[in-house]
Amino acid sequence: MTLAPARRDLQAALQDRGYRLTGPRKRVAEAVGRKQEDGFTAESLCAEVQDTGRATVYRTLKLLLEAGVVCKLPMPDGAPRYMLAQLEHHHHTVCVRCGAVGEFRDTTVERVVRSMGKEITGEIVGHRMEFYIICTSCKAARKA
Amino acid sequence: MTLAPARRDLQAALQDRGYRLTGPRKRVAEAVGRKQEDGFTAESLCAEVQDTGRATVYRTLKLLLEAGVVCKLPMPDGAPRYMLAQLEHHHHTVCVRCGAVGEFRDTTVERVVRSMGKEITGEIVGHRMEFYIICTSCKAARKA
DNA sequence: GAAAATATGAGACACAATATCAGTAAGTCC
DNA sequence: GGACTTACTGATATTGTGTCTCATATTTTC
Ligand SMILES: [Zn+2]
Ligand SMILES: [Zn+2]
Ligand SMILES: [Zn+2]
Ligand SMILES: [Zn+2]
Repeated sequence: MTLAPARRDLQAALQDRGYRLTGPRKRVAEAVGRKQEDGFTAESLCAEVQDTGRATVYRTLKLLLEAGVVCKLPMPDGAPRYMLAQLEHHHHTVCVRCGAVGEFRDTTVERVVRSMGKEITGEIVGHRMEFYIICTSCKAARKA
Repeated sequence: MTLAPARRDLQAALQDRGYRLTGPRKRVAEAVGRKQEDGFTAESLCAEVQDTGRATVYRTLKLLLEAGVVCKLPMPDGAPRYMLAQLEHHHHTVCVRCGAVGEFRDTTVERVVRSMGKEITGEIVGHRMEFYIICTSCKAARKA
């Protein structure tokens, strides 16, 4: 196993859930695996993966999302960005200019979640927290 | 001023920002004001406000959003929900079944934001935190 | 009231994403 | 391998949310 633990085998993730490991799915998974650092949009993925229908790309992306190996970030404006998940449970920073995505874990956030659980009427089934930022390279580019 | 402090005058909010207070905008603002408790979708608002074009409803909604008197919540699946803002700065709970929206304030969340500001490279321009819940009425309905 | 600025709305458009469904490819059992 | 069952694929149509256009209408200012 030469792969870093954070970069799980996307293909295996599909197989483990009882999905067939087909050619198109392999191609999508490979393309996602290549985008390790940056986030990407579903459409950019469609453009990148050759010989594969748009519907299949979207469907595979959804499977990977369910399997927890990619994350989906709603953007305040425009298409959501996807990203290969690196950490088990985490939250995100997104640059509102270039879409670069970062992950972080913060125990304080999870503490908030637990304490809110007592105050909120109803059952908490999920939570999300995002920081919208202007990343350093975008900031530098803006000055020029 | 018989209005509750949390329920700001939507019309005044538009006027304060230098926008003309026109008939269509009044109608949209009124309709939004009526939806105090629940969230709503942009399309449902279009259907509700008579004698007003869809484009104008969307435009007015955007103005109210900029003015900070309504909030927009991306849903994990489907159309974003809008809601009349009650608190100055706040976060949301959303029922994933019926879409009911609640607001809450938590100083801990804001403390997280400040502490993350030091750790994150780049300028934080916004943040969001949401709890996805199954509300008590949906839970009760499910048992039946 | 005339002129300038702004707002409106019908309809076209853009875009993301899903639904349809005939055709194809995997897995299964013999 | 061959017959069968089940799952997957992808071209296309459709939906849904939101924006753009631009001719017309309304406000505001003078
Ligand atoms: Zn992530
Ligand atoms: Zn968390
Ligand atoms: Zn709100
Ligand atoms: Zn509910």
